[in-house]
Amino acid sequence: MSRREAPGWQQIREELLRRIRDREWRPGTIIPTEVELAKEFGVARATMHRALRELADAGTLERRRRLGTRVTMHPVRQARFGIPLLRREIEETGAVYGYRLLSRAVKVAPTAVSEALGIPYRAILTQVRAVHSADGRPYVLEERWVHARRVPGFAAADLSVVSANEWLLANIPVSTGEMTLTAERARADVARLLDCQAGDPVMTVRRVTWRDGVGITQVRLVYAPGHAIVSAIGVDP
Amino acid sequence: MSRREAPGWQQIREELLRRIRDREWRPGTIIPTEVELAKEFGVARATMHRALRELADAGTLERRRRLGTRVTMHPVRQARFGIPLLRREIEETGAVYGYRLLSRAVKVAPTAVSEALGIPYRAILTQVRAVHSADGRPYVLEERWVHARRVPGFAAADLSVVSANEWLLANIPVSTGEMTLTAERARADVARLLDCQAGDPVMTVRRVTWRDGVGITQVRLVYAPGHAIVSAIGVDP
DNA sequence: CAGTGGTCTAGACCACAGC
DNA sequence: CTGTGGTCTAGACCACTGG
Repeated sequence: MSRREAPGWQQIREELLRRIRDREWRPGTIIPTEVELAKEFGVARATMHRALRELADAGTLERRRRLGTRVTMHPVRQARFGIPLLRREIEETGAVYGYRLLSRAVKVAPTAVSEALGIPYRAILTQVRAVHSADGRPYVLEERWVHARRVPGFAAADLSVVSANEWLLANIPVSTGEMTLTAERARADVARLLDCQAGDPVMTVRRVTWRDGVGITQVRLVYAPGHAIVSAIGVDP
Repeated sequence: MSRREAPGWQQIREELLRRIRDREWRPGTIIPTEVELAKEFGVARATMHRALRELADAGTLERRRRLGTRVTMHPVRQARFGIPLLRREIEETGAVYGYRLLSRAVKVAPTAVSEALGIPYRAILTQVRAVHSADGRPYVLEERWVHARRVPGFAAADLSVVSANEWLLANIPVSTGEMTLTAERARADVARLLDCQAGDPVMTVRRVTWRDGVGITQVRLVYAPGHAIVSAIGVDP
């Protein structure tokens, strides 16, 4: 074996996981304290703390002062997936990325959009529509609303070359948001842009992005039929 | 203000995030070393390390020995969502949960299933089909394949009362897996069970679960039309 | 080789929650 | 009050990697 040795706290975490998997420590039971486990494994308390904290962060253990550490009764498994640039998402499949700006306009935002972004009714926002393609075939339709006043530089951005998706990700380093996934029927205009039949089932993603507690942008991504979103489930990331 | 003080490493993380958001530290640039930052903030190196590691885990920073720490150029935002029991997922909407076992049989697994689980071609698995409902209306169709030999006790489990979903989650404490989301057209038999029209767009989730590197179960969940999957995007959780 | 982050230690004090 | 986990310190050594 030429495998390098994992750090101590990781080895300890694996051993603790094994005890849980093998039901030596059953869900709901209290396990020994940090000090006791540190002594058992012959490590400093900080090292044992690291292993236990990782498992607690993953939802496998629940820790409370005075009470101790218990194995979670009904662990909620976490699914995680990355949200790369659409360009990278496409290029990673080995295809050639293409991009076409359909329209850019300043309009009164629909109620649903202004509510999602937490801005006044009938606010004036920038709407951008574009199609991203893979090897020339339509991949996803991007329909975006941007609160341009809250995004310095956006008004001057040339979106015919760099997509709004890419520009925003590069210019808003840190943000939070919410994503909603639905299966919808392609409307006729969407079907035409995606080169599919009206009524085809299409994966639709709606993302709202916030920065410092205020809404910045909402985007609706309609993927061409057959698109799959893959995500890992697990304890480790 | 009666707000309790956050731990030091969290305050430091927020300040580092602020510098990134405000573009004092631009994407791609190298930031000061742990030792320098620890001195600047007047804390031990371990405390600064904790703050930096959290940001690196979130993908905001990239750290490499010798090279130092840089602000990630194109951060891949992470979306996370919990996978609760279907029963809890339904009850959290305020609806009354219902469950009906449709069939349970031992069969030769289709090729797609045995491949996904990494088991021999034409292996014998247990197939379970069930409908979960909310306030009496069909909510999701569960079509599951279980490698019963690898799940002690499953053969004796009574799935007419507790769903396979619930039984497995309670009896397999730790597992990993993969999830694939697609938008599909409801087949006629599915539409009948979900009380919708054939051809309706339905969110379809395929989950493969592994334990100790061997496949345990695959499930296909077909949600009734209109179902939305909501997920948080962010840097922290 | 040297400089950086990754890990570990031994010890300390604090925060919380049950008694 | 006591016992638990949460945080922090000062210091040490190791692992990786560019020069």
